[in-house]
Amino acid sequence: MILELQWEALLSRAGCRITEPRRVVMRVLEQAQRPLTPQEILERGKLLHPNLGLVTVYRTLELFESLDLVCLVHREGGCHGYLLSAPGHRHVLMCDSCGRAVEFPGQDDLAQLIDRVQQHTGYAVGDHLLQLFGLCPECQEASGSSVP
Amino acid sequence: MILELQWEALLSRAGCRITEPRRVVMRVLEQAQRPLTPQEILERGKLLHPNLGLVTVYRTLELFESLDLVCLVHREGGCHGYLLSAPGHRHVLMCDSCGRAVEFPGQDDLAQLIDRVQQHTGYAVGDHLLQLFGLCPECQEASGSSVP
DNA sequence: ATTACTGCAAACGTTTTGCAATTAC
DNA sequence: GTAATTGCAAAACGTTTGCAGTAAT
Repeated sequence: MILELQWEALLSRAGCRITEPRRVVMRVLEQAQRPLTPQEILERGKLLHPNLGLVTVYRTLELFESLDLVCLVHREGGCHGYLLSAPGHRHVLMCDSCGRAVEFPGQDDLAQLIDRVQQHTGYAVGDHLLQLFGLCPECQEASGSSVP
Repeated sequence: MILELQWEALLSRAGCRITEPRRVVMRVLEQAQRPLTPQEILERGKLLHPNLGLVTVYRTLELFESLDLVCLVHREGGCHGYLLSAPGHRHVLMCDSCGRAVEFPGQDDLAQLIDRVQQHTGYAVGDHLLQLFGLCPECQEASGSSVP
């Protein structure tokens, strides 16, 4: 609820309009809780708003990303998806099995590592990209009982 | 030199042939020392081997990646490139200004962080993707003297 | 001589652009 | 009423596939 108000206020403040397609994309991302490709967002969005267009999905994601409402998740394979993101929490932990993703802070631990790397390499580290992959609690149970 | 012998031996052992296009792609990556897109590799490679084809670049990169000779570097923007990689060292530190990239190990520091995240979330973390971005020593000097 | 490899052309999927109609403000 | 936004069609882009010719072993 709080989130719903927040993003609408953010858009308004940025001089953007609250439209049905934007509401639909936001609702799809809220319900998914895992990274979705623009195609996937379109498919799910069409169920709520049948004449939603793919171009609008792309433009909405671009807008949401510029407002930090959404973040891009990378995989080794190169495929990537968009995930709803609480601002400030920039690291993603994603389940390899069901795709569910959660975010975690972890600034402090990383600061240590970054310090060490800076000393060893002479680089001045600014930004970083950290994403973890594994099994969520539900999928651990599932694989534990069905595939022992 | 040692690297040169190493990759040729690796290919032979895998039942692959040492061909001119593959030598060219390897030389281009060696000389670049920063992530290059397939297009960029083609352009530079054509200078050494004019009738090099883009398809061959893709297939060569696919092969090199499967042998861990090369790794894929992601950027927030979504663009990505291929970087020559010493096997085992899986983390990339790339200069925002000149693009030069180095690799660093950092397994221990990360293990601590991963432990903490596992306890907090209940996820069983397997793989991870960590990439740092900043300024290399040369670009720090350059920006320090020209743009104070 | 055998068979992996190359390069072209063409297919393919994803992302971007131009524009007239629509809709939020 | 005004201006941002939408959705379509089409263009642009990056990547993959099929296949006949070439080259490494």
